[in-house]
Amino acid sequence: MLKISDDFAFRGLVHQASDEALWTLLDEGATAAYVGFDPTSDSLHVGNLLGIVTLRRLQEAGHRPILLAGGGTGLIGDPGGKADERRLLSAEQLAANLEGIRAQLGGLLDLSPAAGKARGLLLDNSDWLCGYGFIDFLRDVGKHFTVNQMTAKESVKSRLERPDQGISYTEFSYMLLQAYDYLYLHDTYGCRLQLGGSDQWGNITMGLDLIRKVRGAEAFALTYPLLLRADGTKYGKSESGAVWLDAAKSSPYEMYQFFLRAPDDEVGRLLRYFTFLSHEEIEALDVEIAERPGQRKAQRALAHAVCTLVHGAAETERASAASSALFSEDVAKLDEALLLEVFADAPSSRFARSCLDAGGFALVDALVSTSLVSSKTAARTALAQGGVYVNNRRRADPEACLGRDDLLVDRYVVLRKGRRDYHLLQFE
RNA sequence: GGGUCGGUACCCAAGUGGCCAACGGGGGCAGACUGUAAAUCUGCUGGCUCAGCCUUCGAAGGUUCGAAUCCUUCCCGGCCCA
Repeated sequence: MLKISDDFAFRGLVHQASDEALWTLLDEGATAAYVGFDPTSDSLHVGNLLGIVTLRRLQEAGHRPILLAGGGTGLIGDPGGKADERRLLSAEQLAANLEGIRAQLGGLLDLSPAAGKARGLLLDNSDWLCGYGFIDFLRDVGKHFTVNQMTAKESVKSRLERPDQGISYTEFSYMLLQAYDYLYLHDTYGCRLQLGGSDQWGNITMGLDLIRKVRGAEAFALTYPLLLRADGTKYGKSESGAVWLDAAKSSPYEMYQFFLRAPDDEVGRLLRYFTFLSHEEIEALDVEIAERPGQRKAQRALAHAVCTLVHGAAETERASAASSALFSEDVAKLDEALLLEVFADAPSSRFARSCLDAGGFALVDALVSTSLVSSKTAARTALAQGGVYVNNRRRADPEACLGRDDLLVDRYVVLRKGRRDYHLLQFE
């Protein structure tokens, strides 16, 4: 049986680990491990996926995975994050978000009682943070940390050094709350490992310190490399925003496409992080990408694996079929059944047939109402630059209109902006 | 509380009475080249009833023929002092 330590090493999941003894615990013992996230929406997104998939690896080895929603800390804001002030989530909103997340988490981690000790949990730290008195908290937790060590943390230091901004006391306190979370989970669930992106290292080690000081017990920290995009923002955002795990927010097709477009020099890393393919399979794909990059077998395997994990095999097949039809076949030649099949997962919308009468449906308006572009000005720009295609044929006239002549099988129009954004218009 | 410096478009950052919808860089979008990749090159990047018009330079007022630029008050941040 593959040891966790070897598997994690192979997958490059280890950025920093607090102590070598962690590996003995993971390889031979059983513990609980947790990852925190912000419950700001009723769905998780690709950015949350790495932590969850990593938890699943642990669960498969018999450990208990805990996903911790920062319902309490989310009101505070991690100083390492961006500048915008976080808004307060209402209790109802938070509850609704957690419900949505719990539903989708079921497919990723085993949350059923049948899993026994390794049963996955979804918890919310507002349960224990919101009722905690300020004075009590200062005595119980604040007492154990010096401002000196707190200001030495990278997340705080960078804010302190910025000439144009400071850090509020509230945000400064964030790390104490996170440290307390860890202590609470340690006491309540015997949790001895906190996982996170490498930017969480400082926060996680605060928890270790607290547990050692207060309980005299040893707990561990493990960070994985932070996935970043070219612009330095966190991974998991497509041009149109986050790629959600909820099929209603991001279709399986979108997710499939997102991973299919992984750059060559990243795809190996992503396969290791996100899939459960064997080491041999992954190494074979490394060879493929090195020798026949144009085939993009690794990207296909990645998209297929992640999409299946999140949406299941059937949806993945549709997404994959839609992708190949859209990008390799002549859309105008597809019959109705295939056309609908292809667009089942791709964005589409309906319009009244009468839109096409009297001069037709201005392309500019069509682009805006399908959200392919954000404004008429942007639509005109796209048109003028040759970035708009009707049924895969370029239309460069800013005044162009859709008419009955453009209909495929008498009711559809495939509108495309740029290389890869498609939208199906249905007229009835 | 006092002094001082600052708040410009997605981000960074010029501009300090008209030539400013606002230099430059990043990011983003489109095009060419490709493999729905990367790199590179080119164009675009407030909105609209688009050769013109409208709304933007922390907020609200004011001065002026005319303000992002000057004045007043307020809000927010840095630094120094109490």
